[in-house]
Amino acid sequence: MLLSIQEKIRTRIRESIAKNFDLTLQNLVLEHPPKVSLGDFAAPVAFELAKQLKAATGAKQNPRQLAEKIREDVLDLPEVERVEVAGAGYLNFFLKRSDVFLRSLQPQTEPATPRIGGKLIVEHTSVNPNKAAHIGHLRNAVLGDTLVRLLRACGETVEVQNYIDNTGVQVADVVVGFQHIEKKTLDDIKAIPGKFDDYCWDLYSKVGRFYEEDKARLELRAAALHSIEAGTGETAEIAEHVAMRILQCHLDTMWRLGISYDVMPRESEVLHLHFWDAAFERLKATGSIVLETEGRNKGCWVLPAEGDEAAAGEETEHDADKILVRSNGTVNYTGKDIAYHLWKLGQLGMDFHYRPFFTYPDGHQVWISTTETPQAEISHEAFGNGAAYFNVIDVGQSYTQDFVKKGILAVSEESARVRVARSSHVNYEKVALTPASCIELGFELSEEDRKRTVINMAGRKGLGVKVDDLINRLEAAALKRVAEHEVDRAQKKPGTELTEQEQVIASKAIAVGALRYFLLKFTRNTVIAFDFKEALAAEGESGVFLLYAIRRTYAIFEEANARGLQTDNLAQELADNLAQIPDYFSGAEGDDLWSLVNLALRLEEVLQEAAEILEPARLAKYAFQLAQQFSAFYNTKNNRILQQTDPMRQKVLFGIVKLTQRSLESAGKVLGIEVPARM
RNA sequence: GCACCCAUAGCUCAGUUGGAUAGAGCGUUUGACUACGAAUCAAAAGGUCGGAAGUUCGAGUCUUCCUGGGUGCACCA
Repeated sequence: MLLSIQEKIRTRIRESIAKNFDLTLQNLVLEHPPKVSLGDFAAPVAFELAKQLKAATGAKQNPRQLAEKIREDVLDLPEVERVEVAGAGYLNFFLKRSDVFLRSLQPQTEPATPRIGGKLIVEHTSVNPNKAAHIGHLRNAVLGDTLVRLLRACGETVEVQNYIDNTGVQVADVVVGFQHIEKKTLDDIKAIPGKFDDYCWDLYSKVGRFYEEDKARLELRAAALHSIEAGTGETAEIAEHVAMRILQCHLDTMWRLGISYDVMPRESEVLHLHFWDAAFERLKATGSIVLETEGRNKGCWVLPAEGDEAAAGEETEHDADKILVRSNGTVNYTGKDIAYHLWKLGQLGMDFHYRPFFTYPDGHQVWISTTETPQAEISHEAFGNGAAYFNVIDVGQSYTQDFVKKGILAVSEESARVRVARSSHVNYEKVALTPASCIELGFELSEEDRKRTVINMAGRKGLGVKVDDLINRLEAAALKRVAEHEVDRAQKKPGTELTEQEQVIASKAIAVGALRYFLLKFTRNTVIAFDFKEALAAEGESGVFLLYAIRRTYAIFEEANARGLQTDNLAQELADNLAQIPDYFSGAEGDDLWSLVNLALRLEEVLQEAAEILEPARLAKYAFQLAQQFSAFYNTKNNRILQQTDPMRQKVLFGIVKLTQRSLESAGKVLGIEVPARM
């Protein structure tokens, strides 16, 4: 609702400037003043206008006078109470608080209108299916999943893809471990009980040492890789079993955090369904790639780097061109990724076959690619052919991703270029470990490492924090706290305490909230130095605080209900007494109340902004700020709702809590944070 | 060598297309529980925004240079 008011104000200002000064301003900034006592919106437009006028006429202008002039044209907006010129020339808008408050209390029905439109494809997680997922993988998944929720909250249609590299080196290494270290057959492997991803986590680090002891053993990897790519023989069968079983482990782990997928294209199908061959022909036909006839890349097909002509012929340590096809004729990762992305944007003219892979507890089904044509028609939605893609991949891949985008752009039809243009690589920094965390994990650190502030995780060494382990620890900590609380509850309000099973469910929600918020509060380009103490913290800027605030809004209505107070018809009751409401929003106390309402109503704006810059942290910070402001409200003596003596003021306060609750809950939902039954 | 990212309070981080007095959390100090549950709140101390120059009415934010960290640049994926 604030958004539409802002739009009206902008339009009025533009009209005024056009009328009075015959100018159009590109960017019309409308910001929130530091305090509500300075207004709800501030336009620093007069400063910019003065600059433009000076440039046009040469005459120096006083911003305050210009602001006064514009002010006269924006006074009569229905939602605006008054407009003031402040400071050196700010135009400050004050809303009609009680009107806006009442209108906001009405149930919101209109869905958000998508800004991009069409089907957007978000790819995230894409973990190598060869060992348990660690906290770094989780940052990817949580960022991606939150982005999906964010775009959907903004009215977009989103398809979630999880790309499975089931034919790569990482899977091959684990297969080598099974076959050559443990001497296991496929049946032996199938019989391994317990958590298979944990088993492979340990095995994978053994393989790393196995190669180090004797470099000649690397040939075992090459041989395994070859069989896996060909897709025949026991080695390939083991690889298939390992990859799909680990994939299921990953899906289970991610589901614990509310993360799910729609479709999982596999690298094996990109190869066997000849996606690359089609892409290759297109790249050659458009002259986008060249076959090197001499130099270090002799015999390779390369995608030339930009502005490379000057350096052509010079042999440097690093060649800027990107190889897509090796001199032995095989395609590498970048090439396969170009083919995959052409499919994503509906530019390949081919499709995978699909089979259902897994049905989530909520009934949602995730599909996986397959080479075989299904015997019977299995109906599923059409996958791929998106209007844009967003790839959540760590920043280390920026260089390759640039080439992928360049490749697709080169062969896309003119009409499809806009799809490529608005697509992007959503990059983020890694999760590293603090030296203290490494020690806690039982790893010996060298002198050098001890001095570093962060230490990179290393799957090959088995150095990392496994997601399931971390969730388990968080759940245990939360359960302990909840159980203590319920003992207290049983004494104070007998008969209302949670059962043991309910306590477990509540703890799970708390753990998920804590973990997701921890990963989302950092902006994407910040390296997270993972620290157990910080991640397990249930105080301060944490998901627990956020949940606690929402829980408090619930408690207020529950208690009101228990005392027989009606709160279901607030909007109508307040509307009937409209004349009295302005009193409650005036004065210093009224400013405080209004600033909470004002902040709660900004959710819509924050959602849009976060989606625009693809930055979930923006929303996380907002949610925390709102929770914090609500807590301050809650702890103010005069605001103790159930003790109010003035029934109208009580209704106003209930309304404020309702609005805050609505925004906090919505923000929480987008962040993937569910409210537990009790804390 | 080339490219990209980062540098803000003791620590970990925000800082809205350049805007009003640079904000949080943790830590430190001092207070507040006799039921809208303190996983909380109130308050204090703590900053030449890495350095220098520039653009601007206005710079933590933009430009250039410098210093100090991190990452990428494989016929790996």
